[in-house]
Amino acid sequence: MNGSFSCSTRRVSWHEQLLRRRYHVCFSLRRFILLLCAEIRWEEERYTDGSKWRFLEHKGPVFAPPYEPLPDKVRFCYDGESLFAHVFVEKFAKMLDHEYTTKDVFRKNFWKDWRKEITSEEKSKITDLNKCNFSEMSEYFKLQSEARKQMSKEEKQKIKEENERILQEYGFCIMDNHKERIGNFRIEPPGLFRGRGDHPKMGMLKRRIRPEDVIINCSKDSKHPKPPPGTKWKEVRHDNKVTWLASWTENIQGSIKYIMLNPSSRIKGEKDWQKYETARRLKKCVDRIRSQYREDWKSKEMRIRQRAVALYFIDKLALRAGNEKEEGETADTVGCCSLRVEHIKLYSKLDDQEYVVEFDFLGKDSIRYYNKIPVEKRVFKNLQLFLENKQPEDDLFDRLNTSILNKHLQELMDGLTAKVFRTYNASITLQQQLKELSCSDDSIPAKILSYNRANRAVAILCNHQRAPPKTFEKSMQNLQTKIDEKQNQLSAARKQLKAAKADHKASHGDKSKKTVEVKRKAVQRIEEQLMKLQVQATDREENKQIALGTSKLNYLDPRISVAWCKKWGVPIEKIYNKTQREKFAWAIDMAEKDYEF
DNA sequence: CCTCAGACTTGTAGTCATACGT
DNA sequence: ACGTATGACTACAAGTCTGAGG
Repeated sequence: MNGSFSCSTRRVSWHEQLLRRRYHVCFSLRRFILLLCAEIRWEEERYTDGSKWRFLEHKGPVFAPPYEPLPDKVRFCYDGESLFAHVFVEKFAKMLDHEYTTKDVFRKNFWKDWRKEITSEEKSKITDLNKCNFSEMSEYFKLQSEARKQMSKEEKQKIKEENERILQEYGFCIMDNHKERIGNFRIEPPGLFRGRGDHPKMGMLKRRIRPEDVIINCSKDSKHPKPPPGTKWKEVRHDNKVTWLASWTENIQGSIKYIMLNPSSRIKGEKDWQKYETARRLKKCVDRIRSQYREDWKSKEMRIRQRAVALYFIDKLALRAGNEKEEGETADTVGCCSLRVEHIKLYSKLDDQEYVVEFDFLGKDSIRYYNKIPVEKRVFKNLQLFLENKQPEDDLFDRLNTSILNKHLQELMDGLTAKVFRTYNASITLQQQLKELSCSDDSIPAKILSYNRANRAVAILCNHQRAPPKTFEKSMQNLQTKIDEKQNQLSAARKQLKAAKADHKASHGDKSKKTVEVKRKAVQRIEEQLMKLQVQATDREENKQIALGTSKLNYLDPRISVAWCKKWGVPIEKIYNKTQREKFAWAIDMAEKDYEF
């Protein structure tokens, strides 16, 4: 382990590692070719055997604090009778303010699971959720949260210190000579599953995860994490083909949850870099692929036509692939390959446009995708063909799924999958927009506005929406008030300047000259402030229903942004906050001002 | 082939902490 | 110094994609 882990030392050594690794790969590549005369794919990987690390040591996860029963007097009412609560009742009571506790599915699932938890005596007594009154508990929780807000500085400080201590102890691991931050070292506490959209499992009980449920992954020669006293791990394994430190199976979907490293870690950063490199390779052959799928629209084979139209949508509209999902297990959402007849409408003429397709479906996280776009005639005719003799609930692309599509893509370019198109189109859009919008005469705030607009174009393309913030209208109003005030200030300042000038004209004194200068500066300052506020207002208004974060974090090659900052003299802090700078440290190190995606 | 577990990325909402104006 | 609005950060759900195994 190196002695120092300060940010800059780490970054430099990482960069060095990148360089060394290239050499290493080239070397082993040559050796492999000599030995095997085999076709080896050149990969940006640290180890050629697919292993992800050599040494991994950590302290294991932090478990949810044990359940502490409420004071005896805090109970819930059943049909007039006062009863003691349990963990899940508590959770239910805490959610009372949310709309979903009124939903049938939520209540039904909660009721079913809750009854499994209670004693037979309680079971015979409590027979109807609607007769339960949790309001007393709910009140108690509200009081508690008030009390927490009112805590003294010392108490708050103490909690903060304790959190920091836990972070220092459990929040880091050592992977191959580097101390790395762990992403989520705390195990999720028990609670009620919510899920998004119309989830059939909402309200079910998420059980507590115990050490006996947890698999630990670390290297053999490391100091193994200790389970809490009196407990055992489910298993300790030493699998260096994976990157996770601990895992367990969650009880709602039966899926596996992992503890992995923070995005600032080498292992995540490298993967991220690789992702953008793949997207850049797509850039080189996207024209070929596009003309290929346009050819395929004419194919005699239905499956090829479907594949080609689907790919066109993925490319043009940045749709997700759309894997099949198990019915009834999750909310009914779709992506490109899983689109159904009911999700599109065709208009040979709409307003003044020809061949318009209207999309209306729920995508990931049950976010609605709604879009009307004119398509080429051939696509339109194909879609009409795909719709023939089908019911609304039938698959639009009945001869296609993601694995067929991805297999095809793999043949077109090594490492190409459906999601690469999203990355590619997002990044190339940002680069294009930045070129178009940036203007050297602009002030820094105006440049940042341009950046945000470019970012926004991408977010719109990727359909990254958000619910308008609850306080949106009010905060807009506040900002407008500020702008008005500033404007008044400005005219006042201008008047003063004018007066000072007149004064100076009359007296020609040194003192009056100074006053003019002072007043001129004041006007300038206020003008600047006003401009800043106006830019802020524009930015906020345009951003009302758009979430920039996801694209910034997952789709935009950070080197584009870094290069843009360098080119236009915008400090990187204006674009990326601290966490983002840590995540994109590799790009901040690598990209020069002439970087091209 | 097909299915499904597994691993890893992407996504929004909500909570928390802090900067800001009063 | 205080309270609130805002951005940072966390939580954890929900996707994508691969590859093992029948």
